[in-house]
Amino acid sequence: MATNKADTSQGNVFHKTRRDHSNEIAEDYVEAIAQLHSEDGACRVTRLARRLGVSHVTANRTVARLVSRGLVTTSPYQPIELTDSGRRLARTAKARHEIVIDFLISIGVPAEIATADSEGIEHHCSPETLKAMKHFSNTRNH
Amino acid sequence: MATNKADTSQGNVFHKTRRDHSNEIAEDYVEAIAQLHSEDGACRVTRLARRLGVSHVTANRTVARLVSRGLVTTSPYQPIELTDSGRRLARTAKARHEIVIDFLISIGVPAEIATADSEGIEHHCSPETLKAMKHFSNTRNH
DNA sequence: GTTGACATGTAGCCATGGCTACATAACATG
DNA sequence: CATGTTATGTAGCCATGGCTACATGTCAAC
Repeated sequence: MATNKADTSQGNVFHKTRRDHSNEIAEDYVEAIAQLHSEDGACRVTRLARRLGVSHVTANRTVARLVSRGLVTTSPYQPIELTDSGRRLARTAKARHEIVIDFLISIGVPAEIATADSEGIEHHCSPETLKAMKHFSNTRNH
Repeated sequence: MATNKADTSQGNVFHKTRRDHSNEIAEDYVEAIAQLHSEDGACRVTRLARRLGVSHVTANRTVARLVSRGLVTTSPYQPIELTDSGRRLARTAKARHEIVIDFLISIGVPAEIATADSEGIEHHCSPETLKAMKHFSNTRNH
């Protein structure tokens, strides 16, 4: 198993990028679910699909995977509910998301673009990077 | 077709994240290929696979896709060559990559972590964000 | 209580990115 | 030049994230 030791020499860039792609998706989903919950009081699949820009089928199937990961619960024709664990994940994803947006804005990226870019960036920030970002926005924004 | 208009209202985050995942991979590959070329004078599949932390099979198949995108050329048992277009892509990817690393370092992220995070982040930075980063590192680093 | 609109679910397709296992080519080196 | 190691290639599997098309459930409003 795992003959996949990555090249550890100098140029060893890449491969963290590819790992955990599905976690990113999971985070996007729970974050969106939490959002819709607070906006609408409940999260319906169709609404979620629209929010995420995917078909309801995709949303449905992905949600099923979230169920098997213990992040949400569903029952047929009922709204999607977050589990405690899902709620926790949503909270941290949201927090991270906000740190990134605020940070980008504070270095001069237009708000709309900051919002867009943050989506992609947020999943790839280590705690250290987030810390640096937070610190920077704080000292800058006052 | 394309009933996939994403929710355009306030909360419309996500979905750019998911788009173009394969372009990220393509960029990682051409960047690595260019790297190996300048390190070793040629890029062999096995070396590439090790560098990217994937099996040689995966590397091989992905390279085949790059061929069909006109980014590289191959012939059996021969080193992988970049096309002009591939070289161009590698150059811009590398430039972007460096901007991000320098930037992260300049906001106080430890170099090693900056290198790791930059891999993931670089693919999600709009030109505006890159500009802001470049500007920031420049004014800061002197 | 039908009916029609909208929400949800199911079947089944595709491409991508990953893998193992096996087969073959290339190349040193004895 | 035989032989073994390493590099490549091929076959075929899996999971994920996308889709369309179709089927069914829900529910309001007539």
